Amino acid sequence: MQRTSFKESRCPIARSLERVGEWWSILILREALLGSTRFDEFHQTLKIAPNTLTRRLNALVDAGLLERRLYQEHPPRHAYVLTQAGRDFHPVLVALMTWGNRYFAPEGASVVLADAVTGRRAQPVLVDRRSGRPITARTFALAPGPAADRRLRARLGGRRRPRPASRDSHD
Amino acid sequence: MQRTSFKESRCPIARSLERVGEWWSILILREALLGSTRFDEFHQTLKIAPNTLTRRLNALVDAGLLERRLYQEHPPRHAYVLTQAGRDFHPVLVALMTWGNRYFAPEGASVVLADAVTGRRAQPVLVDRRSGRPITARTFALAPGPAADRRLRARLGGRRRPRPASRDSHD
DNA sequence: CAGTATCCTGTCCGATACTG
DNA sequence: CAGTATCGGACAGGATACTG
Repeated sequence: MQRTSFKESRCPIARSLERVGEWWSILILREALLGSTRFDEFHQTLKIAPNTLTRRLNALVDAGLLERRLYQEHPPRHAYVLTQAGRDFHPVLVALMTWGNRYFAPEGASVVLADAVTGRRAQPVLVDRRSGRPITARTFALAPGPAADRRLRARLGGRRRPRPASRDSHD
Repeated sequence: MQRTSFKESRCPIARSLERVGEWWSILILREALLGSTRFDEFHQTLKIAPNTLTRRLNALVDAGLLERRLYQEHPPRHAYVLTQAGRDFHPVLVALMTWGNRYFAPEGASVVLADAVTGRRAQPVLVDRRSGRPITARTFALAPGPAADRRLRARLGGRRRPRPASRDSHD
């Protein structure tokens, strides 16, 4: 996208994409969540070109997902540590991973999520915190929020329902 | 990315990105989940250039997320309907939306998720289906799966732990 | 209405070389 | 080790015009 028509979009999904819409951004976030903080760690594990890494790192800092922290003065050197917003990107990554494992890993999963204590493999599912009910396209629908404008309200209000799925999505 | 170095990546996240790594792909999927099936519906609601729409639609069909269904013979016209894989992209979209609403919507959320029956606003959280415990970067760690190769196994096995977060991510 | 055909621009990214 | 500088290629996406 020419990154103009979508800037300042009101859609929260588009807004997220404004920050992490590039491949490297997401992969860098993945590494950061795995514990990487140094330029060189990202460079090595991702095999990313250094100039590209600089650019993506700067973008992530600007977007407020990474924080540059000086750990040495001469010459100035920084570590890149996740902010709260960056850490909270975790569920998105897990959802993406789960989906990828399910549909695009014919030989089986190469990375999974395991209980840090028991080591048992997790099965991530999205549920409503309050009711505990699984969130599917059928049981929970998109609706206008407090900040929705008239146009959006109209679209989401009088909209066609998602066609009945034979079986709906979960986890 | 030049879309070459990542092709055939073994990382499930990278693999997902190979299919939906472009903005429009994700936004089209969002529309499809909202019920759109026709070229013109996507065209209008997304305000996307027609040639671009064609390209993205084809890519999504090739990736197995959308299915072209002929609904008229002369001239040939198709509807684009979600496959199971496409429908299962829903949790990713919800995670992305939740994250965007939380951090990038200063004026409040414009789109939220609501219980289809009661209309009550949902709070999506990722939990382990079996134990019901919330999935955070601390409680559940990435681990090598059955199809992991030696390199990956080494990385995930003897890896540094995520630095202790003051408060961890959830929902 | 549902696209296809052309042309063009922006920019993401890679390769490589260089520096304190 | 942690970057910066420069150059070039690929392609996503925009604008617009055209067709059955």
